[in-house]
Amino acid sequence: MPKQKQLQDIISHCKEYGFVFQSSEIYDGLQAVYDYGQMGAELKKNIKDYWWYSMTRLHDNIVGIDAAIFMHPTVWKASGHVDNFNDPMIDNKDSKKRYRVDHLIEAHAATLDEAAGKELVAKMELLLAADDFAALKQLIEDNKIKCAISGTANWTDIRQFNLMFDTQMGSTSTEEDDKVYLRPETAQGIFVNFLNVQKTGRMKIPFGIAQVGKAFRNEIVARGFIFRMREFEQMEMQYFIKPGTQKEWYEFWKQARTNWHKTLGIPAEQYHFHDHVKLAHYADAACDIEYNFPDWGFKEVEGIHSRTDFDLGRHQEFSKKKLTYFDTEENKHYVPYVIETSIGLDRTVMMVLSEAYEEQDLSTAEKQDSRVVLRFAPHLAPIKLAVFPLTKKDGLPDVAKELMDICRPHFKCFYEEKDAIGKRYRRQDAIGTPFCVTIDHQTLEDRTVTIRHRDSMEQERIPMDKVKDIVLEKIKQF
RNA sequence: GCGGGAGUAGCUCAGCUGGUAGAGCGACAGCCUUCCAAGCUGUAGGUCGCGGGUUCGAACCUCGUCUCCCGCUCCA
Repeated sequence: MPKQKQLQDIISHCKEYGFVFQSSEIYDGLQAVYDYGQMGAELKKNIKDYWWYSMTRLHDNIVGIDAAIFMHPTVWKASGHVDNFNDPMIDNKDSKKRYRVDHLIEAHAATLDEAAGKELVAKMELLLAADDFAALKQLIEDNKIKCAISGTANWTDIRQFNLMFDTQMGSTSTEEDDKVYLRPETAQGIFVNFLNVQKTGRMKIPFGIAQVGKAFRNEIVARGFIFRMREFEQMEMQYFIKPGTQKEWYEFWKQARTNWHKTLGIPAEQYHFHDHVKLAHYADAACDIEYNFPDWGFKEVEGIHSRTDFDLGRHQEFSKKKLTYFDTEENKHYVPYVIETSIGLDRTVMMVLSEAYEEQDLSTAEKQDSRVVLRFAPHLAPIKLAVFPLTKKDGLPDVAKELMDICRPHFKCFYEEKDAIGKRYRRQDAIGTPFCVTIDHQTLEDRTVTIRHRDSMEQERIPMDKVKDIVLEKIKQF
């Protein structure tokens, strides 16, 4: 019987076997920043490649791009990130409730008579424009504005939370105008290149643009291992469609993404769909694909959004460049609608790790025994094949190395001759290697080897010449 | 951000009323050669998260700080 999974055990395992380390650990780490180790990097890359090929190879009408992390500052005005994430906030210390300062003051102004209310709002707007937070707090205190929940006026200082990291472009510059942001999402890199790709790729609607890349969010509270990091990687695909067809395409991608998730080797009951009732400003439909994480329950891994023409429309407005498509069937120009699929790569890594992790009790009447095994889908496993000579004598290592030479160019292999064979198997279980091949004395006679399967722990004897093709067949993605 | 818990070897942890660190597993080298871990011999690895204070003396008391986990909050 597998033991109940605990997040803490999985995190320890990730550290112990080189999947995930805390960033800058020797300096006490950096909050909510993590590094992938030798195993984690392979796992992550396998997931990334699998997504990329699922999008760009299996769909003739989806192409991939790789946009820069830095973008023109106006991009973030057009996207709404600057306006929506720069509001000064204030917390009530008693109720712990956080308010947007402008909302708090406006709500209070509404309770005053008209002239006084207008005067208060006017004062507030002057101070907001000047970013004078101390005076704003004074204004709140002078007006004896209270928290609706606690009824007290016990406020923290006003703070400005900015989701976006910024830096200066140009080494000597300190001008506000030269501020550039580290992108908080990858989607905008696709939208601003919409026309470039459509024209140069001669793309016809409907078509998609896929991208994998880093994004950065200066979260106020970032926690939860690699689930919510300040620097993270997204895999996004924006699908450009004819206005009016968004319902069908939304359903299509919902289904397509669900099917993709099933091929990760995760059972359907571990997933939930969560349809958004309250929609973001750009969306006319949205849902999350949620995975049942240990300890946490269902949490979002992927979002599918029907974004209408909001993004292209805004970029058209801000850039004053036409971002329309000429539809030869309809014989007219229009701004395409967009269906977005956006999946967190790090969250997917965590999901795959969580699902794969299993502590098994293998005890028999005679002896206690257990193992930790990562039951990765073979195409995602960091190492596909381990090759073991049963002993390091009698020329067995030479034959094993011969097999290594045959397999090495095709998939990631691992060779080991140290320790008892059982111990070597268990070490591979712990990093999720699906196949182990052992060269024994019979191999010297008839060129057969045993292949041992990770999940069943069963072995079969096969010709050594077939190992490569058997493993290739099992790790085939499509 | 608030509240709670925690940080000692790669991992899990012990360490009494303060007397300058231990175990198990793991790792490494060798023996054994055996198809499912814990057999034998040996080795390495810790200024006890970091910094200050109290003390003759701090892993232990105290203050600060960093990091992680849980709950709330937040979450395009």
